[in-house]
Amino acid sequence: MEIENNLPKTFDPKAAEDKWYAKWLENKCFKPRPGKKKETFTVLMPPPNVTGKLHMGHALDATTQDALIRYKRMKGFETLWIPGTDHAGISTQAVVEKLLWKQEKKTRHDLGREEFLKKVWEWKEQYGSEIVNQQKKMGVSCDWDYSTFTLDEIPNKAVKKFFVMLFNEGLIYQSDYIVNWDPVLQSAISDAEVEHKDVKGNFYHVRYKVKEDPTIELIIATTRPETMFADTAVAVNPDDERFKDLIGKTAIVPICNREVPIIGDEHVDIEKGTGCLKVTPGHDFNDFEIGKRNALPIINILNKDGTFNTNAPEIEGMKPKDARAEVERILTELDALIEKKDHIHPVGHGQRSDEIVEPMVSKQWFLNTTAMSETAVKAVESGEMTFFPKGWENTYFSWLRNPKDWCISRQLWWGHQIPVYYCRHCQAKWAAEETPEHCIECRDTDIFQDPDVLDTWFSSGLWPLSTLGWPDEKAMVEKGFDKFYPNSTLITGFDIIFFWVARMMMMGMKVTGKAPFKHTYIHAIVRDKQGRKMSKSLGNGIDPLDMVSQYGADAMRFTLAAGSGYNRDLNLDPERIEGYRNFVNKLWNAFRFIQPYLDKAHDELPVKSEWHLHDKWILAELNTVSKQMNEAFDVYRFDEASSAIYAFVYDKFCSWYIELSKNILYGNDEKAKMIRATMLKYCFKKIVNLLHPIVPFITEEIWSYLESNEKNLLTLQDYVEFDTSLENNDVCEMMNKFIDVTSGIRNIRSSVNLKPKDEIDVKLFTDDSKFAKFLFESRHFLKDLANVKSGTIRNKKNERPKKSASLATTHTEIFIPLEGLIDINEQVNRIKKDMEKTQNEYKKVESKLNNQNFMSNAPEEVRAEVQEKAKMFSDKLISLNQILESFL
RNA sequence: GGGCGUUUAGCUCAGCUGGGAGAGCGCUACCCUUACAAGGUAGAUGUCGGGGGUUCGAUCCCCUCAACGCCCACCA
Repeated sequence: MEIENNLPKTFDPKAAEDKWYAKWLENKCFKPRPGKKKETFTVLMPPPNVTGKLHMGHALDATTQDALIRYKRMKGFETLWIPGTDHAGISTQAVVEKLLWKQEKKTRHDLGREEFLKKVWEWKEQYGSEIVNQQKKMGVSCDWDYSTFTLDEIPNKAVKKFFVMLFNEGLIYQSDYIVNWDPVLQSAISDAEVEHKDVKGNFYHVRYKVKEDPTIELIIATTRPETMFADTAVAVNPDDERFKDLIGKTAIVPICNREVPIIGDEHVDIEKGTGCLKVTPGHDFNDFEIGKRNALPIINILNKDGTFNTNAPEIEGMKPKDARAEVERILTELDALIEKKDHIHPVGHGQRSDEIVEPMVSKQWFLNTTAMSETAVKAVESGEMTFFPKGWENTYFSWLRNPKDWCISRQLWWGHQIPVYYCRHCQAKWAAEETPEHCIECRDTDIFQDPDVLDTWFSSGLWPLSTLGWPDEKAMVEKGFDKFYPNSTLITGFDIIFFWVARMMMMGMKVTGKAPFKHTYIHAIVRDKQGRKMSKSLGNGIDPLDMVSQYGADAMRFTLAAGSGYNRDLNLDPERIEGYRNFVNKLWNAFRFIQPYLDKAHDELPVKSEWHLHDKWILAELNTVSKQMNEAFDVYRFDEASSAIYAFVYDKFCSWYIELSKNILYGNDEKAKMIRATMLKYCFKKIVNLLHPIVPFITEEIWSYLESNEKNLLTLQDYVEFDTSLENNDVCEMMNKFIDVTSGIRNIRSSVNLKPKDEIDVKLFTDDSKFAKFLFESRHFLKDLANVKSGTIRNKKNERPKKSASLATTHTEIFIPLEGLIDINEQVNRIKKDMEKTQNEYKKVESKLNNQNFMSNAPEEVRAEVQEKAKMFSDKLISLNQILESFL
């Protein structure tokens, strides 16, 4: 019989991707709709930078979030996945500044603030949505109507509202404080944005004279001699016997000959360096504290661009590196330099600029996070918010248990301008949500707004609130704030646990008293196959869109899901994507097989009494998979969900059930054909259903052939649930034995080089009467599976055929009479080898059974298991002996 | 310096509360068998990083050593 099939031999992802994404949007599938669960499930997408281009990290973010939200949607939750983009203050401003210089040879100062910001907005409108289109290619099912940009009206309001609130509480304050100054950005940055890197430098020992007693010299160790111009003291430990008499005297700083006090301070480590410390309160964090304790003056010797100012005349205008060389030269000339040694030490670098940051004192805005941190810690301790995997809470705690005031002002233009206003007339200073027209104190109109903008993370921290309309009451009602806040699960990478997760917790709880989400799932960081970070400089980046066009979005999604469990690295090899592309194609071809029989299939399953043993088996196995997948998704084990369905499709459904169906479908029993077609269709509906959260496109495509009503999209169906009535351990055990026997026969065939076309006669011996019956009922199938022409099934009391190719399983002996056609020695050796292996295994379990301690201590079920195993191995050994005897 | 983590087949990794070492890819042999060569069948491969301990029993728990990775702190 010739079966016609006009489906293409390989699945075409491109067509399905475009078609179904449009269909889902058209049918508003991604919008929240009440489901049978009567609960909401909300996910907030970490907003990518507007300057960004989709990379593998985004692809993983998108895959895990989309799989989760599709799963929950099918489970009957009212789901909402909120997308958005981040203005990314620093990097966006940098991109536009670069462009401006390239095109017009102008700096932002040439344009002025207003004109420059206009340019940035133009740029944002033109290129800012690139990444959104790329996300759509991956099939993300978020509600685009909720899409928010961090500089939209509502986030603006949120930022102002929060700022004013905390300003009025005194938690936001302005202060002259030592901050990390990034000379490239010419802005302060927060502690979190500083990365420490080991740098090769030098350790200088410098001679300081003591004014009161020219015979005494103090030797001071430093790595930064150029900051001597800002020294305002020399410090020793008050308990240091060597120096404590000098406290109160005066030291003379070389080069500038400044007279500075010698002070005692606990901070000085007697063991470290020379025990004498030059104190530079203007340019060192620790020295700043010493300065405060001892009321020392602060001298600033740096300009905003990191060059030295007039307070360091000998090196004015120089950059730190040149200045250091110059100071070294002068010190040598003055005979003040005693020693210079190589020294590797960590130096802070700006996360964005990668330039050495300079500690510098300047007037900045700070947020006191002490109380908010405590609340955020408690929320995790109490289980109001839980990390998956749990271990990440350590990272979270370590950050929040040592709260430091957060420097929130940045000397940039692109961002939320600080809503603080100053009066030139009476010097009043106040925060306001609305732009004021006159001074709140003296009502003079000569007022101006603070020129600085807020740290980008300030608005990101309010993201769970502002995306749902807060603080605009009308918007909150429209967007369903009360319904969707708190969110359900946040999915993100561990690199932003404190930048973002901790801040959202602090700020969300400050406003609402509730943690902004219940779970945080931390996924891995995608690396190349050797475990290296993907980076431009290494050239080892993999472009997700390339992968999508090469293998299809489904293949890439499956790969990322399969690689994503509780691990912290995901080393991605493009070959794996190819492997899963093959899986997607396998599914497609399995469908091609059943497609011609769909018109015979009914929509409802036949009554149970009409189910074939094989039907009972596949439904039981399918049921097990659904249980595994539900459980895995519920705890974010996307890897387990993926591998469960992968193994089922390959090893159960395709390899056995489809193969076992051919005999029936190619036969003449119309009723049996109808039942089998119905079963296959039913299974396939369940398979694509289970797979849909991971590979939405091919499953929706196949579903469209299985479901007559085209309005019933797969993405809106109920997810398959575990059903105890389908469990069937007996049939599964029988099938496993049947698979053992079939594989055994194939194994023998292969060992004697039988061609697939060679038909054989098989003699089976088993004492398992239940299995013998099963085997008998399935005997015709052995023709299709192993080209068995004829055979017998007997119990082991019967005599075995002589000199046959043979093999023993733990329950059945298999003989293929081929006298004269086989190499007897080879066969005997095969059996002996198997025997040796089996004997070893038997010995292992037997020694356990002979061990008094084991028998008295091991739990009952373990003993039973071992006993059963011993029986199986000994049965097999007896069988192997029988076979050997047949060769005598 | 403080903390976290990793070490299992050639590669990438899984192994949940201790009780037969697994998967994918790769590899070998044979096969274009009417769903699929992006395939099928069969097969090989591991002192579960080293050492010690607890236990009837350890890949799993404890101690210790080693290698690697990450985060935080620190420019004497």
